[in-house]
Amino acid sequence: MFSDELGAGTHEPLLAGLNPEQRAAVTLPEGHALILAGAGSGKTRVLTTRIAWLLQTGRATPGGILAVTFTNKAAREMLTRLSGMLPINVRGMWIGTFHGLCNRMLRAHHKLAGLPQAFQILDQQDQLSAIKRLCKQHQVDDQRFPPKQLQQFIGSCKEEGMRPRDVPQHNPAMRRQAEIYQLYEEQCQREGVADFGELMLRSFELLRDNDPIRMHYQRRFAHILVDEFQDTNRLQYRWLKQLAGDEQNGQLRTMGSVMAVGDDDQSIYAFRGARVGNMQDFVREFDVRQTIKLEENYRSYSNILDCANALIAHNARRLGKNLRTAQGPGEPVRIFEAASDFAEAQWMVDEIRALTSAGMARQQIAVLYRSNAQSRVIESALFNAGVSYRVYGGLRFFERAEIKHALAYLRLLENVHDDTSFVRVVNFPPRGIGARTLEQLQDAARSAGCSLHDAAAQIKGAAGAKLGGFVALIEVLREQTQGQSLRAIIERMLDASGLVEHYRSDKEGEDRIENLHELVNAAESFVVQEGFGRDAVALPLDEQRGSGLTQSPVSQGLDPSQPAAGGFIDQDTGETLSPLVAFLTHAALEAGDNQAQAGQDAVQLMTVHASKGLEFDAVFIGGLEEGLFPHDNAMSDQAGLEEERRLMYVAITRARQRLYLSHAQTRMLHGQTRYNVRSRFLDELPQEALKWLTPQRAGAAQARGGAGGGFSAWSDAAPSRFGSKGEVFASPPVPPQKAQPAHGLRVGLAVFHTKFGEGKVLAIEGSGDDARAQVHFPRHGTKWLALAVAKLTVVD
DNA sequence: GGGGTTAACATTTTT
DNA sequence: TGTTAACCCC
Repeated sequence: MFSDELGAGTHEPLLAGLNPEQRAAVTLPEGHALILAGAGSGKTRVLTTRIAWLLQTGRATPGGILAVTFTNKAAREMLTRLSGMLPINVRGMWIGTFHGLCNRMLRAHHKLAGLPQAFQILDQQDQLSAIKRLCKQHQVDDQRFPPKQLQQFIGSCKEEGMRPRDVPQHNPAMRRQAEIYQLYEEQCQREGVADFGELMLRSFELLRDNDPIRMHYQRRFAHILVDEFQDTNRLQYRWLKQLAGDEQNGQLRTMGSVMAVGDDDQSIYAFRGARVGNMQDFVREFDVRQTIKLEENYRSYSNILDCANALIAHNARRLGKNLRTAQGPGEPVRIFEAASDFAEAQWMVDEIRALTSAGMARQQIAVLYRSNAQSRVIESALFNAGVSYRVYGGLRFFERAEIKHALAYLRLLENVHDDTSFVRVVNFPPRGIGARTLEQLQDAARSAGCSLHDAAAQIKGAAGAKLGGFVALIEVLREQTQGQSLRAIIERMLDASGLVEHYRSDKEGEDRIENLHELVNAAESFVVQEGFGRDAVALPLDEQRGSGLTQSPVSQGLDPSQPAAGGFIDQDTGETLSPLVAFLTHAALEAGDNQAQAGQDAVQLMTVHASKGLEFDAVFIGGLEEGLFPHDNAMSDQAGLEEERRLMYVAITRARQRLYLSHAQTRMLHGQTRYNVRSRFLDELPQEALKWLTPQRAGAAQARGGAGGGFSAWSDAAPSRFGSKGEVFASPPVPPQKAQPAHGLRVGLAVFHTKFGEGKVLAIEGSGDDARAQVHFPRHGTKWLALAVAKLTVVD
């Protein structure tokens, strides 16, 4: 099909427009390579062009490539661009998310992996409720072991590749947690479900423990490409190693080439297991000879890049990289100090209005913040000003309660032993099956060692009758929907379950009913798009031909020219997933769009984390205050602080033309007024690139050190509303100094206490008689002191 | 079983 | 301060 393209020079258009580094990365010879791709350096372009180039020049076949990303969005983007570059069918190619590809592998080898082919996937919510159910059943003390914590524990065990028996059992608490982990695993196994971590771990173990399978994939994937490598966790890295080759005498012997693309300066997911160290390990263990830095930035003016470069230079242990641009300096980066969070938001609104009236599109303007709580003030300021906006994050389509209920019914149709789903809908809509009945049922199920569904018959009396009714409902529905289309199944289910009926009587049920109908649409379009080569798609027959259905995976893998086998086909029996199971898998693996579509022409509000990978003409970053950004919880150690700085780096590099930074002297937090010092990050930026919109006072560094001085001008007054912008702040050459709080303390000051000795002020809350200060005393630890009572003197 | 009340908690989040 | 989940009573 694309053999025509192989003629000399025909790949030129592919490489046209690439800079030398990009071109070098795209055309690297065989061997492992690390591509350090700075923000805005055309990373995705390089990645996809590399794949296209490998295919076009005959260096690889579609089936011989594995490309892995973190998000469905990134995977989709790659597929779209790739099919735009080459006339190939990307369907069936192994391009997807880590979890999507693991899922595919597990479906294909489910017997060896010890799973039913139609296993269901638990998302976070499902996992938590499964754990809660388990804790109840085994009388786990939920004070000592809160379900959330157990979920976290199990998750991180799996990320580290640990099964219950591998958990170090130093103390009784650890032993107990390992026990619960073990019980949880047994429960999942019994119910035929797998959580996200399990997909990854099970797939890893499948490769590790089955030589033929591992070798099959090692031979098959001559080229492995990894996106956002800096965000891989330990298990994902080990999984990649299994696919790449075997270790012999501590030496990794690989068959194909691994290209890792990432940016250590943009690693912001340590809190969920991301390990920047994987980059260094990769270079060492894979003996990487080729490292290419993409430092040319096509996004931002140089003032913005100068800020980014200067800031990130404060981090130690970097691989080292400096962004550059051919563009001019552009506008200076503006910094604004507001009296309050309220005033900060108002300033943003005023600036946003100025930008839009100068012709900038609203959707090209983003307001970024460190924590979600910050959005509230900004939202109300925008709302009052009549500026349309859109907040990212929040509930996704498949996470909505009504959708989850509907999915639970569908899951039960597929597998009546799915107790998570059973519990979810056995009494929803209400059928008079209460907590007592459920408890009885769970006891019966446990002593009989069977599922809730099977135990239902054992319950006597009225409760038993009601349970019987539910079981019968599912049974009847199952028979009725046998062989039906996905659409028909869902419509039938919505009707028979009473879900729609239930919401009809609910005053807020209208939206929910609409969503339930939307579920039918989602299923429809899933069926239509089925076969896009992702997730659990049952491939049509013509795609199955030549995929080695009748061959063992080993022999099949010997021929690299074969097209990718649809991974949802049982490698032994050739059985494919039913559309229903495929759809349920799709729903779990891809929770759907993140935001309701509120008008296109809207300012974008999101956390810095959510902004990664995006770009905007104008970017506002608010709340640049010590304690908020960098966040208190992250400042205890160097690593935490450095991650905060990377986060700031990500935020800065989102901006194309204009960047606005702001902080507030006063901020409402948890219903109390906090006085915050401006973020150290602001003092790490190059002055030449900045324009302070408000007079600059002693920086955070001085304040923290307790040195020098001047008065800090706090506003204890109620936040004031500013009529037109700049009225209050732009003109006066002297800062508008308000009365200083009577206690005269500031965050960072050294103080002396008659009993605790010398200490340092960490935070101040409240005012007047209620004022309290958090002070750290080297000998007595950190204490909150009521300033009206405690006698503190400022130490020079 | 539902509705109201109260207590606890409040970084970041994809799959 | 605002939300959420647990809890208690009818």
